[in-house]
Amino acid sequence: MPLARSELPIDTASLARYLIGKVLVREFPEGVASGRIVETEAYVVGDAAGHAYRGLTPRNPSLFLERGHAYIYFIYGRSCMLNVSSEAPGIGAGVLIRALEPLEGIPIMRLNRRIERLRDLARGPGRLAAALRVDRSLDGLDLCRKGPLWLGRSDHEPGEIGQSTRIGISQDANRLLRFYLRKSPFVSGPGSLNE
DNA sequence: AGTGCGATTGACT
DNA sequence: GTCAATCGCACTA
Repeated sequence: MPLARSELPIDTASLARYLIGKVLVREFPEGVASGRIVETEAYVVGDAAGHAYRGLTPRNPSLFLERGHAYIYFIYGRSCMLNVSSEAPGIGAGVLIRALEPLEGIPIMRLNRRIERLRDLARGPGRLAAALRVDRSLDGLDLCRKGPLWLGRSDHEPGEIGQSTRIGISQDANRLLRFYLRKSPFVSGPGSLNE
C-alpha cells in the first residue's frame, strides 16, 4: 500500500524523520525492486543549501509541488538524486533520500549497479538512484500512488533514529537536518555523529 | 556565450 | 585516507 499524502508531515524536517523506515518501491517491466529508507536529509524553507533557495528555475519546479512528489536532479556529471517534495503547494522544499536497505529485487539492483556487495547496493544517494534506475524521466511523479516509483508502508516501527549535520554541503552546514537509522549498516555517512 | 561549481562516486596510494 | 572525472545549471556579461 502506498503512503497516503494526508499522513505525510507537511513540515520538511518532520517529513525527513517520518520517511525513515518507510519503503521505496520501483516497478520495472521485469519485476519489482524495493528498499527500506535508512537515511534522509531535509532541505527546509529558506535553506541556503536548498535548490529552491533562489526561487523557481527550469530544473526545480517539482520541489514546489505538493508534498509527496519526486524531485530528481543530475549532479557531478554522474549521479541522479531523489527527493520527496515537502510543504504546501508553491513552497519549495524537500527531503533527499540518501540510502536504502535493499529488500526486494536485489538481483535487479545488482544488474543496475554492476556490483555484488549488498551493503553498497543503495548506500548513498547516487547509488540508490542507480540501483533503482531513477533518473530525470521520473521527475515530478506522485510518490503517493502506485506507479513506476512510489512510497510504501513499513511492516513495523523503525529502530532508533539518529540525527546529524548534512553531508557534502557548504551552506547552512551546522543544522541537524540529517536523519538515519542508528543501527543500520546501510547508512552512507557517519552512523552516530552529533547525537 | 563563457564560467564556476556542485545535496557524489569510484579508483587509487 | 586522497583525488579527479564529468556535465547540466545558474549566474554574469
